[in-house]
Amino acid sequence: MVYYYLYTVNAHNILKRFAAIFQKGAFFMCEKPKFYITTAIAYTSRKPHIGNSYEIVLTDAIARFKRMQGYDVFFLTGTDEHGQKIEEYAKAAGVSPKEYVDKVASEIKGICDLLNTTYDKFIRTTDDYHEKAVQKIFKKLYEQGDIYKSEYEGLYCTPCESFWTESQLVDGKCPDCGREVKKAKEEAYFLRLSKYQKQLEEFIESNENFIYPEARKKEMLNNFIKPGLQDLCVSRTSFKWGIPVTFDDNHVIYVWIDALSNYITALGYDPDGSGDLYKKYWPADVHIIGKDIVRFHTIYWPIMLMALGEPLPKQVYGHPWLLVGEDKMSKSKGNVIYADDLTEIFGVDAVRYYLLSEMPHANDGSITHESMIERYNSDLANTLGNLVNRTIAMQNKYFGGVAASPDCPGEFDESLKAAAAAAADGFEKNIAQYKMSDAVESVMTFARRCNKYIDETMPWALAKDESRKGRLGTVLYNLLESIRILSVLIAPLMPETSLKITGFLGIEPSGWDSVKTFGVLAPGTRVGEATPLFSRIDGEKLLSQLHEKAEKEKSAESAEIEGVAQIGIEDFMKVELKVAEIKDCEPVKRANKLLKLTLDDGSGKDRIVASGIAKWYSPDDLKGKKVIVVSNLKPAVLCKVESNGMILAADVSDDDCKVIFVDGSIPNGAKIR
RNA sequence: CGCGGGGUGGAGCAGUUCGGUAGCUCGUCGGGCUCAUAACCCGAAGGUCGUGUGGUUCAAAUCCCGCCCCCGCAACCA
Repeated sequence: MVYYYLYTVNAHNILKRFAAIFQKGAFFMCEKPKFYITTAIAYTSRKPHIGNSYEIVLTDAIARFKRMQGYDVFFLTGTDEHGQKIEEYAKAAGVSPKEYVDKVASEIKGICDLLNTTYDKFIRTTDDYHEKAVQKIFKKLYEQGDIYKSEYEGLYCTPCESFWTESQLVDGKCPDCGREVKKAKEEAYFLRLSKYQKQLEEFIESNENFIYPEARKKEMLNNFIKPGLQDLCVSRTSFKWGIPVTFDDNHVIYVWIDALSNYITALGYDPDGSGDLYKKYWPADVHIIGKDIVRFHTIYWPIMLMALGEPLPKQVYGHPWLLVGEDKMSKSKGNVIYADDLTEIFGVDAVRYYLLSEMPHANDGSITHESMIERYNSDLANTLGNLVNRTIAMQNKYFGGVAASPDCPGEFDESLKAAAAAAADGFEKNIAQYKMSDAVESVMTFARRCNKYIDETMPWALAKDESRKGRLGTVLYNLLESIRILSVLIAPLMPETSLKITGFLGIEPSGWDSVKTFGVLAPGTRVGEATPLFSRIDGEKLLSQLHEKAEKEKSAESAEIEGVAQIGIEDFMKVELKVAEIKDCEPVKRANKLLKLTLDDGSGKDRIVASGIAKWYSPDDLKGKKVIVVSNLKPAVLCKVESNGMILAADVSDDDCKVIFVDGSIPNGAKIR
């Protein structure tokens, strides 16, 4: 648009068009389009690692970008603080659940702030207004019949006061305490998903981009929706740390209705009349969430909203995970990386940059100190930082810091300008599809083009010839302008660095639209002194330091690892172990981990055992071998095979397992103790 | 026969919609330059694009078919 006006020569037309712009602009000023974006709320069980922090940085970059584009953005994040697990963690820590979540929530908030994220609101599910609104939502759904009271039939462990499903049982017993469970009924409240199934399916089918990326949509439709939705249990009586059901003292509201509602309660949603924020911002333009909770956000949440008669969010983006090397982060592997440790070494912007550039948009990404150092040095220190530094230095050296007027165009200029336009365009297009690493790459491509421009035009050579001063001024102007454009492009990614650059240039930060015109920087602008934006890091030195530190922590930790609780001989004697021969072995249909073993345990009757070792053993490896079987284990059904016992195997590593074979001379059925 | 995604130089990825000289970043090697943070720029080596020397076509990384392998979701690690 802007170009168009510039090229319109007819004065009358110009006036007319300016009038039109003015009106439009005025309209724009008071009715900026809104954009409501959210992250998932983080569970307050423990301090989040860098993989958990990816989401908020991604969301922040999008939010910042949208603001620059002129949207009226509302960016929500927060914490999910209820549930049995937290009740347990608190108990173990010897504090009240509230004290526990207060501590973790403030840690989480601290990390969001550390990473310089610009959320507009941080909701906690223990916030008073949230609890009240959730209670009202629950009541409303109950009163209109979408939530109904029924009986939850299941297996109950009395000491633990917990219900378990068949598949949750461990050895047919309570997975928590290992004691017997019995069939029992408990009353519970259910949300009628079935009633809205058809409506949901139609919504998903007709809203192309609702579930994004595409692969997630297919997973949801094929795995859950099309086979048929079962009504969802939405209350619990087995723990207390939750929002109470107002009209039934025994029940607390289970996670779904509590946590998902945060997206509307944060805006002041109230079934009896919502506040202005809600009216303004709902429905959400996008929920940014991890791929593990796509199901809750694309099935349960839309159905809740349908039942409430509220509009559905426009889009749910399930982002992939960030892994450490090949592995998931875990404390026992000693490979947990925290945001605060990284920012201490690299700085906040570099960490943001790394997260955003390294994460692919559909597959899991991988984070390592090596790749972090590599990207830091290559992209930030060498390409971007050095470009800014050398440009400002030359401007000071040749022109006392004052930008010349670009009135001496030459070769390479057009190519540079085209690259600037391409960068802005690429950035915008990629970010619209949440292809953040591609968006980042289009910026770096431009920075590289700028470095090349310096070599092409050779300012130091121009400086030696007084007659070419005009050309030198233009070349440097073009570079300063390019850097200005870069400062705008990186603003959503690296806000502090962006400000540093505009500071060097001695200008105010420019808006997004300014990247679309080359030549916004005013000639005569006086640049300041530049200091390196990112100092190069000695990779080897840093890695060896980190390695040393990790080793220390690991040994400190392993010293603390508690041993398994001691048991008396009587406990051990409860377990009956026998030698058995594998007579036959075959894979289990529709299960990729299970093998069905037919054992001769000396009893004269075949014993069928299902074992999750298909990954490491084929049937032929096992036939005829003798193993140790736990023979008094309660039967359990796995993938339609009734398993009577388990065979012993050793965990060799995280991803390997060896069955304990015994000497063939030991008779079948021999007891082991 | 559960559903879906993918296999492209040493690493990470683009290209596949709508067939037409295989591209980018990092790494390696060689050269250039000296404004700059031992940085920057140029060049080179390295890929029969998983496989069947399968089908269609003047032409296949791209379309069709078979097979192998990896990943995600689902169901299972007794």
